Amino acid sequence: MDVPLPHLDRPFDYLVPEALDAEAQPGVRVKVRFAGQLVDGWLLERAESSAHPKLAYLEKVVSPVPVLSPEVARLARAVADRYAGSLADVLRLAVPPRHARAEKAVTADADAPADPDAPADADAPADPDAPADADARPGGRAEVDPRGWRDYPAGPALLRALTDGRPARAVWSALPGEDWAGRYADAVAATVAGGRGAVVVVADARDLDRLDAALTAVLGAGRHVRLTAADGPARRYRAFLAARRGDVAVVIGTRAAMFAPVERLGLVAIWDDGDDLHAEPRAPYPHARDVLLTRAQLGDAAALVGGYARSAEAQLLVETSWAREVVADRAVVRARTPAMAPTGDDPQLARDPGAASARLPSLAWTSARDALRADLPVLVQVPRRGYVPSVACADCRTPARCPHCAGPLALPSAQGTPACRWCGRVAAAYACPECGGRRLRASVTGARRTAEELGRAFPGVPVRTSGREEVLATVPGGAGLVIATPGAEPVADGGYGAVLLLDSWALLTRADLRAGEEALRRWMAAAALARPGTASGRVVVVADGALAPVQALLRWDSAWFAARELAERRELGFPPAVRMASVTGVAEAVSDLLDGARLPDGAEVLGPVPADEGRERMLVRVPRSRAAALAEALHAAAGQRSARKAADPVRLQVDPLVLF
DNA sequence: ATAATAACGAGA
DNA sequence: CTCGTTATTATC
Repeated sequence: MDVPLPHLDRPFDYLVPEALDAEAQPGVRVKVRFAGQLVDGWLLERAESSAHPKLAYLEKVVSPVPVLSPEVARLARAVADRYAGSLADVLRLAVPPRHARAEKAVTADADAPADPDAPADADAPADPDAPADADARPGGRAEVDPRGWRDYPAGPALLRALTDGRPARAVWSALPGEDWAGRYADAVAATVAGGRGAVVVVADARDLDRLDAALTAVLGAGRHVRLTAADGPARRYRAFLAARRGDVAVVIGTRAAMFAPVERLGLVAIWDDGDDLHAEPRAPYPHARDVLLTRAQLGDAAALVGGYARSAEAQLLVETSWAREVVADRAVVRARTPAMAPTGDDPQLARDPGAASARLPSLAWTSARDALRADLPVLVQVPRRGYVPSVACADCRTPARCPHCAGPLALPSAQGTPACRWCGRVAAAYACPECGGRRLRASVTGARRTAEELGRAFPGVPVRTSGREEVLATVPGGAGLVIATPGAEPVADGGYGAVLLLDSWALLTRADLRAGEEALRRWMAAAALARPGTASGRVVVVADGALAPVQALLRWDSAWFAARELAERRELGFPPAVRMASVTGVAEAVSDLLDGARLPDGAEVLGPVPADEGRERMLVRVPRSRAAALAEALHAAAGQRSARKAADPVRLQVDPLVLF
């Protein structure tokens, strides 16, 4: 039943009229009369009998296409249970809205007997060079080139397992400069060679384009579809149908693809699982990593969780032996890692006048200058506005620094006393060293401003920016400056001669449990684009080299950092070491729900903390062993409330991304 | 939303 | 104890 009310989150029985008998197959959309009105629903299964005494008839079969596959139906139920949500909510995410025209096109395509193997995506050009279909069909024996994975001792074995159809589970730490899309294409090809299908999820459109190109290169055109909300309803539905009908065995996409129906699923993969775009913002807020891993577990499929940086969640998979790590030997890591150096934020000390005018630390400035002289591009990563801003003199705009350690000052509130973000000392009687001003204002130098300043510091060098408004996918290999916000760094032809990570404290000091992990993830993503090896690329991070995330970057060892991070979360009792759920709403509603919930033994209730719009938020924490019981209890309590039509809505989130 | 069902209270 | 009215609850 396509109603989100938690107390109606169960199947209902209906009679099937004679006329609909043929079309009424499991997985089709239907309309039924429910409580006097017509509602949408899903036909989950046909049964001979019902315990219910008086049944109504099915009103209508919306479309005879069984869009909900049994595998996805089972997955959706499991995801709803994990996230204390309703099946209907998950199915809304799992099956894209019907697009009648697209459905007609795909169905007609298939009914044309002349060309039954035509790719369903009519926009994909026919490729005469594509490998013969027989090569990669079920039972085919296409050879997969394992050479791309040879830098990782466990890599070739992983590919063999995929081809043999064994449910291998891997947490992969990519080397700097790695062509991750190529490696994912290898893994998909290995799976397809074994006669099974794959689902790959990436965070954004740029990563998707890259993976798309890599897959086309390895598999040929028309062997996979992309499934992403950004492609529009018609294309999305067409891709969905192509997968559902088994026209293609491989689906790639953004998180919209995590539920993609694939026959004989052999591999689920996610790239850069730490990116918060993988978290679905609609109820019940499932995370692509979790959905895919649940899928692997339920369907005996292999799982690949990869990134330059490792998330605490991925570390947990390794430490619980759910997955094996696929990493390069330290010697290989050392050989591939570009030269990295931390530097203090000391523009005043720079002797070069150019560095001072660009407000760059001298090491950053000389690294950029050297790369440009060698006719190589330079990447400058600057945090986006909106992060906890820095503080500058309100009169002359000189950044306010701690008189003791030169760390950045921050204002805890508009009227508060400035304090150092590094050493924590309060700078009560702050006076600007430049002009003596005593008033401070919050500021982060944005990408545009940085671009202007760098352009002046390096006259005659082309400057490009990549950020929110316009994201560049690639830049040419010659001398040039590229200013990018985190996540928008273009790939440079041949790699960058220098990568400068500026204003790093803005990333590190975010009031977020994951600040360190997130900073490392973004730095590694940028550093990975430098020319590999100590001889060519140079990465300069403007941060205290003693900080753990900086150490992890310098050594290219995010596994070490993730283990540390996970140990700390165990100590503090934070996810993923424990299961946490948040209950958000107006105060009475939150306490009403929690009062009615039969929480499992050992559940800890924390809060309340104020949330936006006058609502408040409570957190419930249980050991991971009680996770299922917690979700069930909260869902049941929400059901009681909706059954008695409680007015104020309450939002349930299991493992919410943002905890504070 | 609406129909069934339970609960309740007044009058026989 | 029955009938008529009102609150409650399930909704095939």
